[in-house]
Formats: sequence, structure tokens, C-alpha cells
Amino acid sequence: MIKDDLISLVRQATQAAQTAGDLPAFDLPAVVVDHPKNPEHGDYATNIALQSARAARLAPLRIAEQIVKHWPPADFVGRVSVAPPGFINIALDDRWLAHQVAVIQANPATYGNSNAGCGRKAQVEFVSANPTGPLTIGHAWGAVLGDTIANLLTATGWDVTREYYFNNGGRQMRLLGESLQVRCLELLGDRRPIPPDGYRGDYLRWVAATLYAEYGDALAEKDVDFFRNKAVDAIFANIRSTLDRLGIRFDVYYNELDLYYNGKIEAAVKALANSGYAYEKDGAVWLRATELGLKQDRVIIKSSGEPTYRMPDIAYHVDKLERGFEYIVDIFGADHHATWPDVLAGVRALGYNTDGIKVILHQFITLMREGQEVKMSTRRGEFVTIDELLDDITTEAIPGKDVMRFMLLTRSPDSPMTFDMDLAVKQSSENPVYYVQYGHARICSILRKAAEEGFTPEAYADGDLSLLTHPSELALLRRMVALPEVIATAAEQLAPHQLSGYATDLATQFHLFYRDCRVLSSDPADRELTKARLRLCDAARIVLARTLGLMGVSAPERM
RNA sequence: GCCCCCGUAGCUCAGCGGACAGAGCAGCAGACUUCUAAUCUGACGGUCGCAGGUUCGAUUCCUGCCGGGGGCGCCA
Repeated sequence: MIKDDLISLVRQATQAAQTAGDLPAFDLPAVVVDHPKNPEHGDYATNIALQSARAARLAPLRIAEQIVKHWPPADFVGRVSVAPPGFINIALDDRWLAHQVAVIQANPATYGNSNAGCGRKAQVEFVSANPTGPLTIGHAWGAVLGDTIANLLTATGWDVTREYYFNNGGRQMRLLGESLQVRCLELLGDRRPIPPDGYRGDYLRWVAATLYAEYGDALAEKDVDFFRNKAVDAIFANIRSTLDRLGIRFDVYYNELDLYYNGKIEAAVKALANSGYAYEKDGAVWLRATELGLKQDRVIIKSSGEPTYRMPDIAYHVDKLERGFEYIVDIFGADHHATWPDVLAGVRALGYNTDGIKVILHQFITLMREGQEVKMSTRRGEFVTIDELLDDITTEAIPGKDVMRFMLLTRSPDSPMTFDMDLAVKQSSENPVYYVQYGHARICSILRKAAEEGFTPEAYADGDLSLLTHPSELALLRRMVALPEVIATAAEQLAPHQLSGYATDLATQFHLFYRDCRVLSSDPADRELTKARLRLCDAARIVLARTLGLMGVSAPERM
């Protein structure tokens, strides 16, 4: 990667200057290379001279000058210069930049990928909603974050498993079954109230109608288990279909109940008891979380003998580790912030290292409709489903998931977001996602037109890239070659929202190139330049499509 | 009371300790006989919540305060 190469060049240059006696001996601090905000300062900059000033007992400018003087040659580096108060600015070489088109064209499916993961096993757990109702806007963010993080990890060399953890037993589920039973009996003319804390959403009416069509009056004889199972089946079918619309497919659906059946919870309880990290008090079993660095101890087995939610969660994470996942990413809503430290503490108490487990908490989405905040509750049946929203923002040309995914990937998960439905629907034609997709469609249009005029991919394959010297061509190339770094950083920081900003920048640079540089020309004198620019267009298309692909957003060829 | 997140342009939000703080939308003024105007150009718009501290240098790190959201169960 460019940045890493530059860091090593800075080190080499500094050592060379020291060996030559142009700089005194001093310990080099960690070299930081980043992008200056002002493009006039070049593509990269390092503050190494400023940081070293004290240790070297020299003015930063003097240090910078000596480092530049001893800068080793490198094909990708153009101008290296010093700027007050002591920055070293580095520009990429124009010829090298132009040549990257060939590199990109040679690797259309993998350009930008790296191998930080070295094929090791990673797991991303997300959505994990219990099947009590349809997926709502509240689930959308975690869904998109998880899937995109999984894409990023795959692109950086991890062997990724997408996993959905759920529980279809327990009190919640019994209430669900009872609620469906009430809806079914309603259809038979037997009116009863929905139990307190039951599920009042209309979706159970639809399930009831389906069941009535199949079973008719026989429904009167069925027990709660029957209704619970039917409700779970129907709701899961709905959830899967919603996920499918979002472009999300899980590798594993993991049922919490299995942890009871296969004895893993019991085993974890025993192990905790033996570890000394569990003790009895008030008839319950407590986890000695305070011994593990937390504020208070927590109940893991209630006095009724039932485990609390922490127990299966602990056993589940142990199971993840035992399945060989070296990197585990959990995506939760902000309401889980107080719970996961307990769970990880339990895992540690069992002797496992939890360093490989990362938790991403996203804030909540406040939904606004007609200027009013919509308070959502699955139990009360008050919510806006992902399906409904997708229906609203889908157009003839573009599926709603593109808008939703892109939108949710423009914000940091840390930032609470308000989602104005009226605005989302109304402004959908001015949504940034269309800006990026339009850039892709525009390129495809040029390439189509070119082919009609005889410039097929084969015909322009030998285009001379050294002809790409226009400032707008170079600006576009600069954004394109940043993809490997963007992917690496977004993956490492588990910050998929960085992709949307990059995609927008890239599209902007293409639109500016399009404005400034005519690609197709009927003048035979322009033939070679046209071929070079077609190669550039093709490479830009590849990079744009890869970026959109990582976000799970489609790259349309026409709009 | 304690814990987590947020407070940046009218609105929604980017911004990895650096060099004059950015984008989109809204609003204003312009550009289609030319490869897609879902585009482009220009102007406008900001005491980066407040106050201290660390640093050569702070929107960024630390502390306190003020606002907003979410948590602090033998619910999940």
C-alpha cells in the first residue's frame, strides 16, 4: 500500500541523512503519513520533522530539508517538498498514476483488496432479531452495517461467516403464540383479548388468515405451541424475504435453544462454578464480574433455576471461539451497551481471550413522519417496516435497497440519526446514491457509444496511458488509486460509512473529467488519446463498481 | 446518582493531533445544436455547545459544565 511504502521511505531518508551526518542521531518517532486537506500540498504529507524537532534539537524546517535531500528514489513518488512550519509534502508521480489504469483493468474483480486477514476465519453477527415481528427501520442500520463490514473483511482477506442469532423459545415466544391464537379464534367468531404484553400488530392477522385458509375450524383445537411455531415460521419467512430485498444473505442462523439441547449452557455453568468466578447468593448464581474489572456482579442463574440471558450469550460466544473464529464482530443497537461487557467478562472467566471480539454499537434511528416522531414498539404493533420503506423509495430504475443502504452508510454508527420519511421519499431523486450511480451509468454509456463507433475493448486495449496528462485525468486517477487504502482503513476501523464518502468523491472526479475531457472524437488525430481515455473510463467504471459493490449498492449501466 | 453516544453552515451529516473547517439538501445566480443536465459553474452560509487543561499545534486528546439520545433487572 502506498502509505506503508511512504512510511518506509521516510525512515530510509532519515537514516540516510543521519548516516551522512546531515542530521544528528535521534530516535525516530512513529512515522505518520496522511493526506493534506489542501490538494496544493500534494497527495501525502508527513509531520515527521515537527515531531522530531525536540529530540533532534533542530528547527523542523531544517530537519525536513535534510530528509528530502536524502529521499530515496521510488517510481510512484513525484515531487517531494518542504513547507513551513516543517511538513514534508509528497506528490504521486504522474506517469505512475496513469499506469495504474493497466493494473486496475487487469484486476477488475479484486482491485483494492488486500490480505490482512490471511484467510483466517472471521464472523460477523448482526440483525439477530427474534422472530416476533417484521424487521423494522430499527433493524435496518445494523443489517446494512453488518453486511457491509462482512464485505470489507472479505475484501481484506478474511474468511467471513455471516451469522444471525435468534431465540424462538421462552416467554416472548409463548406470548407470540398466544397472540396468534387470539387472532385465529377471532376468525372463528370467538373474540378474546390479546394477552397483556402480547403482540398487537396487524401482521398476526395476516398469518391468522393464512392459517384459517389451511386449517379452517380445526384451529379451535390447536394448542399454543402450534400457534407459536406457525407464527415463527411465518415471521421468519417474512424476515428472510426482507433481508433478501436488502441484498443480505446469512451463512448461519443460530438458534439459542440449541445451546440448551447440546449442553453447552450447562457446561458453561459448570465451568464457571469451577472457575471460582461464580457464587451463590439469595438463591441465585452470580458472576463475579467485579473480579473481571466490571462495576458490579451479575446474576447468571435466577433463583428459579433458569439462566438469565447472559448465560446463553456467554455460551454462544464461547462456541464462536471454539468454532475457530479469530475475529468476531458483533453489531448491536446502543441499548446493548451495558450488557456486552458482562458477557465478555463471562467468556474471559472461562479462560478465553476476548481480544478478537469487537462490538459495534449503533445509535438509534428516530423516525419522523409528517413532522411527527414515530414511536416504535413491536408489541404494540406500532412500527414502520423495512419492506414498507423499501416500497416507498423504490423507483422503476433503482431498487429501494440502494437508497437505503447508501443512506445508512453515510453516517457514523455513533451518530444518532433522524430519518425523515417524507424527505427520503420526496428527495429520492436527489439522493447522493443517484449521483454516484449516475456516474457509473454515464461511463457505461460512453463505453457503449465507443463500441458502436468501433472502439471495442479489444480495439482500445493498447491505448497509450502516458497520454493521460490532463489535470482532470490525473485528479480522477488520484481518487481511483486511493481505493486500496479506503478499503483497508474502513475494514480495519470497522467503519463502512467511509465508503460512501469515497464513492461520492470518486463520482465527482469522474463528472469533472467528463466536463473537461472529451473522450470520443471523430477526428483521426485524436484516435490515440481517445483510446487512452477509454481505458481510463473503463478503469474508473471498475473502481466505482467495486466501491458500490462493497456497499451492496447496484451499479446500473443505464439510468 | 452512575455508564455509553452525540452537540460542526438554515437542515441532515463527514472530518485518522496538524497547514485557510468540508459534502449533500434547501435558498440565490448561471451553463444543454456537443460522449446521459440524475451533470457542471459561481456566490452566500461557521465564535466547530461553553469553560479550562495537555501540546510546537486541539473541531480532534483530558477534565468540568450545559443541552439531546440510550442504558444502568433474578426482561432479552
